[in-house]
Amino acid sequence: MKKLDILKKLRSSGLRPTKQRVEIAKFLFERDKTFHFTIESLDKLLAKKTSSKFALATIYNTVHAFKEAGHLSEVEVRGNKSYFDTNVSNHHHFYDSETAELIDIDANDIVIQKIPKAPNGKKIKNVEVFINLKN
Amino acid sequence: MKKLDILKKLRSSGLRPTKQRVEIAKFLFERDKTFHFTIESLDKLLAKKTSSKFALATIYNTVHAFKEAGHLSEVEVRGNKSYFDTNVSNHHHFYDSETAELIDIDANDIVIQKIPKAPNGKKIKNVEVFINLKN
DNA sequence: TTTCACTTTAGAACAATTATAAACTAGTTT
DNA sequence: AAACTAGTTTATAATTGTTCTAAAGTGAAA
Repeated sequence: MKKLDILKKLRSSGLRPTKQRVEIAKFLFERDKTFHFTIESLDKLLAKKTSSKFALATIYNTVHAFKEAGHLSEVEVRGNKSYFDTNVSNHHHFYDSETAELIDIDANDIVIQKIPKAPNGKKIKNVEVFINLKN
Repeated sequence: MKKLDILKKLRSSGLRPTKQRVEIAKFLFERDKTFHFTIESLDKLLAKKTSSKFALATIYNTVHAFKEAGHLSEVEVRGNKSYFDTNVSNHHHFYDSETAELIDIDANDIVIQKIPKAPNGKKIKNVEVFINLKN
């Protein structure tokens, strides 16, 4: 993803392309593969890779803004920290609790044959499959 | 589940059956249906139902001890709080984010036809299906 | 270039959880 | 049954992840 696309992405989401947002967006979205992170890990990685230093609150603000805009998704992971994912399409995850690492599973690689219907007046919003790994 | 069984359950897990543990265990396990809770909700419910007042730390200690012993399971729910479940068999969940409520899905009510194999040297520990509900 | 709503920032505040250390107690030993 | 001891409970402090606040800064429109 090129810088121009990033500016477009931000503007089309109603997000003013500030220096911080552009740098964080470049870091997150200029990748071939899906990227999984927590705020803490992102903070550390940004501190290493970029010259500028962002306030922690800015990282929280930005990640939430990107999530609201649909550019990031949040993943269910047991524990206290929130995990985010640059893959916003419908998909699933392996989770390796040894390394606290998430691995994407393409939606097509899991086929569910039978599923219960939603309770009283509710609808199914989405189905997440979470596969815990062990050694 | 009778009181004697509860004493047995505790002792066989290497947990001394203290007054607090017995009361909390009775509250959690003397039920027909599965019970889902957070530490906060359990604390409130115990405060109402039982005459005695437990220290919050005791509730944390006890719930963790029961979880370690395999009498409770912890459920993946996005957000800051931990959810626990008295159903420790292999099963799945609906989650209603409107009410922050979990509903059990029997393992037999979900059939997965196709599943990817675990990555490099890892094995699958378990598969959790999480169905988010909307109105 | 001025203006102004939106952003960033440092630090305070908050919420969930874990750690601490003193008081207490179940169960064993005497 | 009294004493002992290791495990437990308790109130409180500490820690961790996250959100709030209010002052200073900045894109972009006029």
